[in-house]
Amino acid sequence: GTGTMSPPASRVSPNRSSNSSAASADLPVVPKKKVVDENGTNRTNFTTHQLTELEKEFHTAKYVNRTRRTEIASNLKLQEAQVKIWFQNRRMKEKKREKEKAFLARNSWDSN
Amino acid sequence: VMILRSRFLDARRKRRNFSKQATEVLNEYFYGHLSNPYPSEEAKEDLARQCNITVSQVSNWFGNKRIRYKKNMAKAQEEASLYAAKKNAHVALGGMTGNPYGMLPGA
DNA sequence: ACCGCCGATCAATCATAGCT
DNA sequence: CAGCTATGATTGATCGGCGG
Repeated sequence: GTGTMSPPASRVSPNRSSNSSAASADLPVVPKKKVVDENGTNRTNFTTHQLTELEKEFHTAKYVNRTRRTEIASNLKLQEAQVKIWFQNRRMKEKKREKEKAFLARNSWDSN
Repeated sequence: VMILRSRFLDARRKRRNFSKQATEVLNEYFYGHLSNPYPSEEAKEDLARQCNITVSQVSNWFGNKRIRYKKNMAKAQEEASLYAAKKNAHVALGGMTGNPYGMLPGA
């Protein structure tokens, strides 16, 4: 058999099937994330400076206007899209931590 | 280079492998839902409780597992069979085996 | 029709844990 | 102890859906 692992149910379509049987071969591989081209290296490595500045901005404001975004991108020599994505990921990161704390707290209740 | 890196590296430094039992629970879920190894938020919370780890850790585990499963499908498939068989035996016998499968024989 | 955001995930990588 | 592999965590970027 070959791998299966269809994409997340939430991403493929409202179609959810409780397939619990073990390895059953099917699904001809989905287009998944594209690795762009060339060497397959599309992940930018931000410099320490860029990250420092970005975080500084984040502390000032969790959200950036299109104008501010343009400025930041220009100053840090990044694409506006990258700045946009960075802020998005940053917000998610923060939210994730809060959620985790809440869950841990809730877990404590059960124990006590 | 190393010096520059150490400044923004955090939790990644001290990491502890999950207990065998936790890994067992996660693997059972993964291979038990191989066709769609994407636990819902609720399932993740449940798994997290059972494994005594955080929801994020459950997400990390599944993310890593999915990717690595695909990268080594040949090998991972053995695991799939292993767990599939285990599951069947489990259901058939209706009892725990307490089998100490540690890491795969790699064979 | 377009854009930004959210939530989840991917994919590559880092750094360490743990076995050989 | 050194070397190598297994594994948990991080993160820039993508996908699909939603709302303005």
